[in-house]
Amino acid sequence: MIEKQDSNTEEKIILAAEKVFIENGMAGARMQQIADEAGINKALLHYYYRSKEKLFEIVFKTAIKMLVPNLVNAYKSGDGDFFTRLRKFIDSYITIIEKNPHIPAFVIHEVNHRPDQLTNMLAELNVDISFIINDINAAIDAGDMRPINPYDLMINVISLTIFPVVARPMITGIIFKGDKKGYKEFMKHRRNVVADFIINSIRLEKSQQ
Amino acid sequence: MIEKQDSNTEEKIILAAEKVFIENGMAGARMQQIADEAGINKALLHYYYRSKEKLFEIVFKTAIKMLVPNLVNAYKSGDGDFFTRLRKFIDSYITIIEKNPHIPAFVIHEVNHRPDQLTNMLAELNVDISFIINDINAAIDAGDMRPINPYDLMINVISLTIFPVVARPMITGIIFKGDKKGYKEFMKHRRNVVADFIINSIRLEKSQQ
DNA sequence: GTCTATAAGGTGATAGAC
DNA sequence: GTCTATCACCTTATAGAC
Repeated sequence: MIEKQDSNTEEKIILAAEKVFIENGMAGARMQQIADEAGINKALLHYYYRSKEKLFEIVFKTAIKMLVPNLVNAYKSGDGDFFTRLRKFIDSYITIIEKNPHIPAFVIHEVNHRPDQLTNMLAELNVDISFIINDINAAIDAGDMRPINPYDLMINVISLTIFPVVARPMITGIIFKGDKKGYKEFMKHRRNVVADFIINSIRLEKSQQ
Repeated sequence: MIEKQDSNTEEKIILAAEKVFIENGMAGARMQQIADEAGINKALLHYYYRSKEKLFEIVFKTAIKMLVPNLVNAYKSGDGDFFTRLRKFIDSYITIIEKNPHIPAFVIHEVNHRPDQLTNMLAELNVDISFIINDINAAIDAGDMRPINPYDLMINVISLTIFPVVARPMITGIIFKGDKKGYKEFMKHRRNVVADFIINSIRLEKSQQ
């Protein structure tokens, strides 16, 4: 159960499915392409996972788990004062997103397409963000941060972190006129820029660093 | 050329195509569905627009034009000092995005799927953002704003504006546990929250309002 | 478990009547 | 211009040999 055979067929299929689904979405993905990617026959996909729909569900859940629990864990793992932890979180989460840059767009697209089905799946994950909310409220109560709705702060942080990665081709096209290197250079500096931008907005001067 | 007959077939097709493509993406859209939506026959789609691909291109360009020039115009139309105009811009742009909430996700999905083809299309639009960049630099030079890379500020504003709309079902599912009303209430307050968040981050105290 | 062959239904596109 | 009928191809899924 714990050991992983690398040329295990089930595993190969899942890896191939992740690649193909995340690149093309459910509607654009082809079972043949997944089979080719896995180096096996199309019939084997159905032997192991019965239908395209079942395979998609597995990939979708994996994608969600890469986004959400990582977010919570990246936050919880930090130590130091609130702003130190926030800065650490932003850095960790940008790293995670940049390693899997297509996952947010994939999830957004699928979940917009069948919101009722997938929104329920998300709700059932029952992600516990109370730790983050309480932490924000504590920093406000301690007078370190100006009052702000914790949900707003959370969503601002996530927006500033994920959106520029999701919108990479648009930013490259519109702002950098197609220059991919320009975008890349730009993103290198974002980690600190995002953290500074947020902290400048919310920190109260009481205990200047 | 200027007059518009409302039950003009060409127009009906385009409106139907916009709805179907933006909802389902290129790969998920069906010509039959577009025909049904337009209340006409499938063959007529090909009579007027030859292929699915041609129809998609038209819809995609319309979508881009709804996002980008609106952004520039919303910015240019404001008056008053920099922060007044910024606040006005954020309000206008959120209004535009909320009226067409599926367009950003549609564009992001398609452009991620065939980045080379569509990134070039974006670059060819040759959107002129120099006005915005210069305006930001002027505010920094005047000492009203702390120094920040104008591109960073632009992308931060756009991220905070668009992302929460694009990620509506995710936010509803994960943060509001499926409660759609919770999301809606939340978004009502975002306009001022976003503007305050940004302005708190960048404004220098020199000329307190 | 893995393959080939094929079924069953869908999809974009066209031909041709009106 | 608009329709029905149909083609040619593609896609998921299964049957059955090995």
